[in-house]
Amino acid sequence: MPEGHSIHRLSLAFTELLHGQRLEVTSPQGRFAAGAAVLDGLRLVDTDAHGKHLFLGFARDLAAPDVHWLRVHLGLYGSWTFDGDATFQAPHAIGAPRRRVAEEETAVNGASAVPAGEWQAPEPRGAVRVRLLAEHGVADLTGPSACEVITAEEKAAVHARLGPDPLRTDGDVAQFVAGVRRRARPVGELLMDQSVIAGVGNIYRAEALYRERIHPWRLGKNVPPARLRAMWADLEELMADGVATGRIVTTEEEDRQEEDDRWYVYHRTGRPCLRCGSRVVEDVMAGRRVFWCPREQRRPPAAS
DNA sequence: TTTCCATGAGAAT
DNA sequence: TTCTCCTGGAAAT
Repeated sequence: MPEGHSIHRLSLAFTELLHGQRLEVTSPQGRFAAGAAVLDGLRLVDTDAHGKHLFLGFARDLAAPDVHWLRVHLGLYGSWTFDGDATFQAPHAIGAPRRRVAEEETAVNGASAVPAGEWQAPEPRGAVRVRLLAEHGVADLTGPSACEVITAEEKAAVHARLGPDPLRTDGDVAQFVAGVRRRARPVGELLMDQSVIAGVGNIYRAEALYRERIHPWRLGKNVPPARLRAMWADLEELMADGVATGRIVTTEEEDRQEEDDRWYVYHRTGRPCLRCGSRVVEDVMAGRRVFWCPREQRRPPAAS
């Protein structure tokens, strides 16, 4: 469920909390026992994020040439949960939007008041695929759709098949525009294609289309390049805000009628559009629900 | 207690 | 296009 902003936020969190530290790597659940054995006792020497993929680099020391990369994709349900002593300042949990946990990211975790030296790692909660244990804290991973140890070459191959990421400094808007314009597929479908644009998920998809007034079924090749460039710039801002806050908020303040009006159309079927009052509608596109305002986002003429 | 559903994506048909 | 996998909270029974 987490979209790209959560992954970049995680990347930052791992850097801040664990960079350079030697980690005890285990798989309490057992399903990652072999991979954990490879990483156990190494140091976290690098972190990276591209789209919804998180990469944690492990090596003997910071200068070691051979880095083992842990690639994690949270899929629909994965999440990381942190715990630690007073020196281990981390969001309580990041990942899947458990209503209480990830979305609000309650500032301080329960153990953060524990003085350094008195903290002990809690028992793993649920099916923990990987536990990264350091002196002052722990990170537990549950429910990932991908969790594997790969080489630098294999990591490069992952980057190669992913499209530009609005949150990365190497994100290339021209590549995004070309990727959409090249295809005779609905633009709403292309926004979910990680080879076209990496990191966008169902919420950012629906909201970006709304904010740019584009009907989800409009064909990519028929969306003017200027509109796509504007959408990219919009996503850069929206997603950066998501990284900073840990929440997806796409509504402008003047459009919020209630405190929790975070989105314009996502999961608002049947409710009035915050700008025009029309009822928001939904349909299924490539197996995922897609939402839009039938007035703000006009269905294009046939075959466009 | 069971079923449903979710901010995903790869494989199978 | 449909199936499948991973988890856990909410909704339905």
